[in-house]
Amino acid sequence: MKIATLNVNSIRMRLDAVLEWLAVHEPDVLALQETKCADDKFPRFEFEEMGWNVEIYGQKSYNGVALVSRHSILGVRRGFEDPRFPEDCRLIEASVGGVTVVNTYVPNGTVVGSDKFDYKLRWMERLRALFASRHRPDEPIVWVGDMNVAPTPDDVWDSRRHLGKVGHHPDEFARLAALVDWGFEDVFRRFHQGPGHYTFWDYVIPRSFENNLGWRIDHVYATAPLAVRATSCTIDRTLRQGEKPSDHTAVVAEFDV
DNA sequence: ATGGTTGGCATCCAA
Repeated sequence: MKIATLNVNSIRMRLDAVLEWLAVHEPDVLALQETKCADDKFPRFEFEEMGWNVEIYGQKSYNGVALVSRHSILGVRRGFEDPRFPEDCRLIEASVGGVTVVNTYVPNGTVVGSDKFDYKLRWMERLRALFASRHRPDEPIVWVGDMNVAPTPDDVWDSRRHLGKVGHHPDEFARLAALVDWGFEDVFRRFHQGPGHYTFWDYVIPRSFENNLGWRIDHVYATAPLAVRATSCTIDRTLRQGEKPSDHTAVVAEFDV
């Protein structure tokens, strides 16, 4: 089973690139983040006419996640389903081919110490509680998405410059570690070590992609029964090279299931 | 020390 994740930064801007990528790579599941449109504006028909099933959870302007598959997408759940908290569209879960896929767009956090940073930490804590309440770590679960955290010094182009800033802060490391400790393995790091393997290059930094000034913030995590069956995990930089690219590119993992 | 870009939508917010 091949599972991919991509922060598209607007599905309407990236529709042609995504459909072409799907045709070439034929993943069993593609998880999208930052679709940036309400559900009635999502180009659902364009996917369906190419033979892809789509499950979406979107809102106007911001956030938005989706799952794309050739297979039936079963048991879809959207968000935390917790009326105590206002919901934004950052989480969608479903079962595809016997594997539970959880797709998240973790809040960016904006600036350390801000309300949005606090929201990010709380959001990650709520996600940990969601896994504990809905699932067990001996189930085959793959958790993918834009986690907005570069968890080790090798995961950002200048760790000393960014340590303590948003995306590379000890409070974020702790929240991510709590999620991983529940029962996940970082599938990419099963296959690749060291610095320079990035999935996001900031538009704001001139020639960030050409100079590989990036971050590894898009991750594929799997529970043990799936992780031991992983056969590859790669970053496909081609999507970041084209005309009008997203600022992220795709991560693709394959499992012998 | 600081700025640089992009997308959606409304003339700014979020990233």
